[in-house]
Amino acid sequence: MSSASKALELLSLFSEAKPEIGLSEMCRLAKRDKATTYRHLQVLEKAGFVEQVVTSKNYRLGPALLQLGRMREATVPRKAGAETALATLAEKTGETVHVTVLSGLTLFALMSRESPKHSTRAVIDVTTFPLHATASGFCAVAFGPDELLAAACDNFEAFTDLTPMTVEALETLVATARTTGMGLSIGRFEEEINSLSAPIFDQTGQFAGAVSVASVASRFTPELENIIKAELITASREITKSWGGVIPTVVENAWANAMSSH
Amino acid sequence: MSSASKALELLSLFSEAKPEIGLSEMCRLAKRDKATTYRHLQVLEKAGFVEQVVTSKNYRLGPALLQLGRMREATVPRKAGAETALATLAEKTGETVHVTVLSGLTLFALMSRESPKHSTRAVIDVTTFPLHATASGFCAVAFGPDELLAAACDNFEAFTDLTPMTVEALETLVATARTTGMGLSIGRFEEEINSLSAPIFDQTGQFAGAVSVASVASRFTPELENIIKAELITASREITKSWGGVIPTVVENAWANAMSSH
DNA sequence: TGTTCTCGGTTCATATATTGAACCATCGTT
DNA sequence: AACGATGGTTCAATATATGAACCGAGAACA
Repeated sequence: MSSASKALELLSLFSEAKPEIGLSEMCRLAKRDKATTYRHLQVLEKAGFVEQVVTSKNYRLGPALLQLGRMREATVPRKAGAETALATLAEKTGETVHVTVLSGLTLFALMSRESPKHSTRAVIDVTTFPLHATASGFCAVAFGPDELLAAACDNFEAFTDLTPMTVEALETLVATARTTGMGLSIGRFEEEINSLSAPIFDQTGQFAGAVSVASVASRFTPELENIIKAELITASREITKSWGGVIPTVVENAWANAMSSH
Repeated sequence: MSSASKALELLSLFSEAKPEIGLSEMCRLAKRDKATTYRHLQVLEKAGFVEQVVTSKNYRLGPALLQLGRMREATVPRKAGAETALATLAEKTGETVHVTVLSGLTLFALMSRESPKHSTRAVIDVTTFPLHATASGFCAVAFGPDELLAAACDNFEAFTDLTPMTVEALETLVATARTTGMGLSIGRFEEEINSLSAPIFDQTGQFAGAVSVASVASRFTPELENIIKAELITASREITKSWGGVIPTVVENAWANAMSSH
């Protein structure tokens, strides 16, 4: 392992719970020599990646990270971060896939991709996704800010016979999303279209959007469903990483339970 | 120089103007061997500090920076505390404004804001500010730890004809900063750009950074200078307060003298 | 008071990881 | 088909990283 990697690894020892670390403790955490760790910290400090608190001699993350983080945000649009993940998702599932982003109380379409595998396929031609009728929407209400439930109930438009029309019906679907870590819509927005959706999180730690697969009902076998679920998890992990977020442990656990039961 | 430093240096080659850099170009910019540069990029990529655009093979800043940047701000919430003050400063002066933070012996850019009032304006695209050539730097040497003078003298790079090139020249500018409570740079870092800068202090009572206004020389009338000075004092007070610090009485007195003489 | 922790930081001989010239494969131009 | 870019790889030479031992300072303790 290169020494540069070892130096950079030290940065991942910091967390919200442990924002300051002393030299000795860092040696223990990194399981490395004191002299080596010290030199690595010197390098990181010179680059502004860590700084030493004058009073306690402890180290904490440095100001250069703020600068670089802002630049990443300014130069790499979210769309770019979702592109490859979405491509492989479409490839692996053979279905139409899309990514939505939450802005305020609205779920917007960010991008979509149709798999050329089947001649009959779902077509995404909406720009905003109703919170009460789509898999993405269930995800948003399940993992997003609390206000979204009320926002979803503000407009119970009936898209199909299966569109939930009451708070209770919606809450059941949202509860399922919470326990499985995924939104599931069985013909609730369009007849004969089933969708599965996994949440995406960004650097604020909040729900930021969802990645979804839409399949025609006749193809939606348990086998395909399992493939989609597995690929959705991969895609969500990848996009979340690119957006600077972390999958909350509750979601990770929900996924683990949902996947192990098959 | 350690190899880790060399790897980290590559990150500072990215800018808003140049968000994507290919391998060969990066070698040229960093003046380093291709093999070495390649390996450094591999290390940075593995750590998520850069990522490679699949299509163009170019490299750009990676998602790990978002997480680390957020964590730094969560730990040391400087940016949030400076935001409103900086906005009103830009508004009131109509010029480009920025805040720098001192970390170790280096002055880092924390954030900047361009006023849309004028079409010609200063643009902040540096990540670290030279101590010997900028208004912020004069403030740092004047009000920061004593080691900064030596650090400033370590690298007398000449940015313009007016950049101070001797300890004596620098000390004169620093002395002025001490008596007025503000750093002043008249074309010392960029031709035709004048800057004024006021120090910021944090909860340890130490110099923590500076808030600055950069104006194009042709607009820099005595009237504007007075407006800038007054607004800088307000901004410095506000940010210092937000960072948990107090303006030292020597600085308060210097400000009082400087302002009353007009 | 002296003993004994632990802490941050430093030293130097040893050994290991870094380096870069030369190389390859691929692409778009001429 | 020859050229000049590009990104990526190899391997001997050597510059660089390493860690056991060490230092001085401060805190806890008896």
